[in-house]
Amino acid sequence: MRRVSINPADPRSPAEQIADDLRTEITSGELPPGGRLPSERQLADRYRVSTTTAVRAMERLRDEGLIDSKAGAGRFVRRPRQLVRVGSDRYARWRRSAGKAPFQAEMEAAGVEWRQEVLELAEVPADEEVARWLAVEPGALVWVRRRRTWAEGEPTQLADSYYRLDVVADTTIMQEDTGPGGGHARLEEKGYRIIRFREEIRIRMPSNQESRDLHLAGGVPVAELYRVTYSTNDTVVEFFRSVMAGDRHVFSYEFEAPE
Amino acid sequence: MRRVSINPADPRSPAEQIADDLRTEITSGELPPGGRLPSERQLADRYRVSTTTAVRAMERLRDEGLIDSKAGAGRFVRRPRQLVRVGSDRYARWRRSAGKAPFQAEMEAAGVEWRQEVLELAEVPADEEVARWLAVEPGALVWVRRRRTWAEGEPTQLADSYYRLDVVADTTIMQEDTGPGGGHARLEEKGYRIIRFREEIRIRMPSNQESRDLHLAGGVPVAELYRVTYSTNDTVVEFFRSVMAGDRHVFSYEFEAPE
DNA sequence: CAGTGGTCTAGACCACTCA
DNA sequence: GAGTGGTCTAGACCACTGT
Repeated sequence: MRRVSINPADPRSPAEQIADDLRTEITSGELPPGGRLPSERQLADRYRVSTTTAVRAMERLRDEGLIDSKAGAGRFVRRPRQLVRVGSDRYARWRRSAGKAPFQAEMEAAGVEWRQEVLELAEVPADEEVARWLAVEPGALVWVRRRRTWAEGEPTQLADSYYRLDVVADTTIMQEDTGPGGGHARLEEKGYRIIRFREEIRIRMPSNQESRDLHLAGGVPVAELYRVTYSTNDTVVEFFRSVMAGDRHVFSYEFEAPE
Repeated sequence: MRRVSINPADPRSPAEQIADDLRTEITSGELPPGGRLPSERQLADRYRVSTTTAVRAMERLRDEGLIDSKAGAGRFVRRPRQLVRVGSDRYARWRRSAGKAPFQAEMEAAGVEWRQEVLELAEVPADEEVARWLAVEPGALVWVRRRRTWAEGEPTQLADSYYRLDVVADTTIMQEDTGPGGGHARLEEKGYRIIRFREEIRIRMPSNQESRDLHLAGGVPVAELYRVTYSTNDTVVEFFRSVMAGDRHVFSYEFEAPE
């Protein structure tokens, strides 16, 4: 057994020293992606610290997103994630007329195997935020499509679309399959010309529920994306709210230099 | 001393039960922002668990961004953060001609007290990424402006701008103060008409160094923003790389529906 | 100076994995 | 069945805070 010593003169705490050592091994490639780290007991032994301290060192790396743990099996260097690019041309009308919904277009352009799981289709009372954007009274009934999208067999996004009831009446937006081009195409067929989008992104750590639903590893943040879809006269025809796995997305925007 | 019991039949672990109780007190407002949580010993006493378990419960809340700790003083409910809006019109030419750099314009529009701290102005060898974007050989010397921006007395962003040496020669981009309109205005004066921007956002947890530099509390993610500034003929005149505090920013974009 | 958070010790038990 | 991660106990010492 190789022995290494904690340096008590080092201003870094023992756990931090161990974490730094392991991090170096990982970033240098000495511990390759998928590679297994020493067990808690091995590490505690090697540095002559308690197992608790060894565990705290490795929890640090987990919180940085460098390693994953599998109970009963070990801790492993995380493999770099496949990223889904979320680009600013995803709302292009030509994509819609080609029969693609925004995210579908994105995924297929990147050659990513993709599917959508519809979690809920229902009339629900509007919460504060939904009510404000859809210009209805809080508590008024609105239509919600809740779904989870998957890419390459992994969940990537929890996406909820809200609509005023009169807007989606008699459209396939109330059904599982909205048909080619997605909800936006149906809205345009009904006469709502879509002219503008506004979106906001915030970032934060996930709740426990979100962690489970998105199969997030420890230390992976999420992006909260809000989108408001405007029709003529600034009518809001859709309010979209989604939670996206932070390690599986990159947001990409392109602008002309505006005058 | 109020006593509460852990329920051993509950599938949640003791630490999780305690965290859930405290979370309820916080979100219900019973424990208001700025309010102080029970100390480790008090909490351990109240639930009849070891201090370690009480600490783990509160670490959970810290990692969710709900509480802050101050050694020697206590743990406190975090106050909601002031957000800096990062909007898609920040690169507008009219702002530049009004003498505003992109982020400066953003801050001032929101009435936020703002300043920039220049950390480094130097010739440095280009790393892989910088070289690729600026179309130079890796290792070739490029100009870097490293700075930290502050809003309302708090650091918000670590921002590095990279330029080819010939592009910035004889401009104030090599000095502390770039003058009105910022670096982009100087580039245009030198004849580089700025026509397009491309930016990418990724989200992740901060490194230790970034945590310190941005005064991040536990459990606060960061956004990594890359920006490439194009001049005519798709010449790249600037590569910008920044790390932004996740709890202090909201990204906002507006698009017309492209054809 | 009493109390606090931060970190540590030296174990323990459980549910799980893998050969 | 040996080894593993996850979580826990019942303390301990230190540097720091606020009165």
